[in-house]
Amino acid sequence: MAMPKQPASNRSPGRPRDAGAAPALLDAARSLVIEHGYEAVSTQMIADTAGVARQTLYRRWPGKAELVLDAFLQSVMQDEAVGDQPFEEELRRFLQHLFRNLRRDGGAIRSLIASAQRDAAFLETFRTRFALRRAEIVKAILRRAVASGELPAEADIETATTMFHGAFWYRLLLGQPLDDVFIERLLRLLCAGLRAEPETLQR
Amino acid sequence: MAMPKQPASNRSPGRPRDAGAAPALLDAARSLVIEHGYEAVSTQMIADTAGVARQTLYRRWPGKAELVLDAFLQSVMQDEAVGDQPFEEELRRFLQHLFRNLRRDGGAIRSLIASAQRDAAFLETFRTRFALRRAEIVKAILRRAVASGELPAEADIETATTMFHGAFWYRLLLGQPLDDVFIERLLRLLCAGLRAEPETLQR
DNA sequence: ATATATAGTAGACTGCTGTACCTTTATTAA
DNA sequence: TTAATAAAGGTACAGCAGTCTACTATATAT
Repeated sequence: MAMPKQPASNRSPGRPRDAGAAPALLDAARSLVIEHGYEAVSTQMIADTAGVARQTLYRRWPGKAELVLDAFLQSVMQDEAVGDQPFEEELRRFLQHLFRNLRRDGGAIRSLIASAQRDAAFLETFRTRFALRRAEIVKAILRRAVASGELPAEADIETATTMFHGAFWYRLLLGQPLDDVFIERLLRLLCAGLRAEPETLQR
Repeated sequence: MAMPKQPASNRSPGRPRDAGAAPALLDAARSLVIEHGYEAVSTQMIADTAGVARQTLYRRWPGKAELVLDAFLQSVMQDEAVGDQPFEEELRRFLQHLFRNLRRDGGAIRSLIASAQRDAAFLETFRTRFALRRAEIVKAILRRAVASGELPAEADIETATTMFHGAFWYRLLLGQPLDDVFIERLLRLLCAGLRAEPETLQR
């Protein structure tokens, strides 16, 4: 179906993989899941749409969850830029961008989180390729705030990042709205805690 | 298998339900899931262990998730007592008790959260029968802290509760440890935010 | 050319959830 | 006693993910 006719000296023997299959599967998975939802899309549908046998999918990914994760990773990982605004504004922009993306991809993300609960190997993949990388963006914003003196040196960045992500995961997983009101209330409480943290525990 | 021989005037006609089937299914579901994990336990295994046909399970619950939720609801809902300690201590005890329970039930809870992502009807059940009731306990502790003057009247209880639960959901779902260190760091940051909240936004 | 190795397609297979159906059993109503 | 009703058990079914196998196609190595 493709033409991998490169002379290619140092390659293993055997028929080479069709270079078009993976992109076709990723595209098919992404658009089908966006249109019908993760549960309503079968691997057979994805393979048919990509014009490929189902086995070809399983030769490239361990399962449906890994394929769909790859299919959505790009679009979810594009708001990584850390600007030079005050950290609270940086966090606000992070959430605004994220929540806009989640209106389209939220259903897929929820299903991937669900898949990670039922498959330990996929949990590890999801954790390292998605969750930890997302968390790192927020940690970078907070570390920069500490370096610039916006936050005290003792600020607990690790826990703040967990609370930050946990808060909207919780609302996402319970089907509660992720809107601007929530952003402001979350930022207000979290930033108050981060700024006040050192002189705490006095009572 | 039982003997529901009550004369029972006002009852609908037809064979009465076996009163022992539901408890037997709940017991079987709970112990099997604790022993083997949610995914490894099939409805057939549960029914066999309960000494009942699989169809009898589906006559009482819409599906596996609802049954297992009922099977674990009791043990997870028993730390509701609100004492009269300072609110931070109340929250600490809440988390300590919860994390102890989660060492046994955490796998089941994770699978139930996962099921709720794939089944809108079960999400609603899980939300109202589990998540909102758990959240209400924490809200009650915080409301009491406001009433007693421990926290300012403007404290954002709703958002604090979301961050509180979100934080350990996040760690639970990512397979990260839920230990005493995490409890102290979570409480410190959250309580600092709640106490400092009113005079925030000054910068 | 020939052997070897691997990808591709197609279909069968297992075990799962949830549903449908059939027959038997226990109860109420007439 | 008989009819109606609904639960119980058991089997079959559809649709799914993931595995396996047989056969074909395409590359490298000799």
